[in-house]
Amino acid sequence: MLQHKLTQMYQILFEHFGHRRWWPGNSPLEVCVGAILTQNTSWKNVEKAITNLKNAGNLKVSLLHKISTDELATLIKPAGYYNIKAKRLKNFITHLVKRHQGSLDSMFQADVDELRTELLSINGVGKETADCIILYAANKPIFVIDAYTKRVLERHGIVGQDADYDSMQMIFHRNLKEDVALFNDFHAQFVAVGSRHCRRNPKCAGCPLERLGGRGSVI
DNA sequence: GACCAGGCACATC
DNA sequence: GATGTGCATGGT
Repeated sequence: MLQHKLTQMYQILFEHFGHRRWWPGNSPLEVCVGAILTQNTSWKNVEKAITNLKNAGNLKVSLLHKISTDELATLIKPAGYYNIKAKRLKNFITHLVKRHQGSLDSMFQADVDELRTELLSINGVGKETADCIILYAANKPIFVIDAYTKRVLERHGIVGQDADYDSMQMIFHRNLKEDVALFNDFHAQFVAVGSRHCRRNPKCAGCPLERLGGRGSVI
């Protein structure tokens, strides 16, 4: 039942938006940096911060390791929360250098569960950030739950308002085949529909998922 | 000028 | 264990 609904949901989104080819980052390191910078922040602001890092030639592990936290904070300013995020980026890079000689490939050798536990041990990396890194940088199968995903699930009556991260993630893991490409594109579709139709649009007008009987067609 | 955005850690009860 | 709060810029 749920399996059918999720499949139907994905098909509608796929037909509407096409393949999303996500995440919007050119390298695994850029995905990791973006995942931390986008915490509670719109992607447009993150893009500016990443552009600053690139222009300063700092989007490399060795340089991110060398740069001071204050300098880093200045470069990522447009992403907001720049002091806390500079510390979080530093925590991530320091961990990577100490444990894996700065090699993401080395860190990504671990299986999904080990990698997730390791990422969650880094101060500043929570569940969503860890899962983004696992799925979009390490290309391992884990479903990312974010604000958009939660909103869509809520509006389609699949979960209640108080649903937590783990329970929502379990819905996808139990009802979809474990497939990196599917998890990657499905979550990207949620972001596509969420950023275009959910934001400041509680009645979901014009949303391709109206066909499924979400709030837009119910209220 | 208020409100929101692809969270997270920490304090307090 | 649940709830509240600080972190901050840029777009609507």
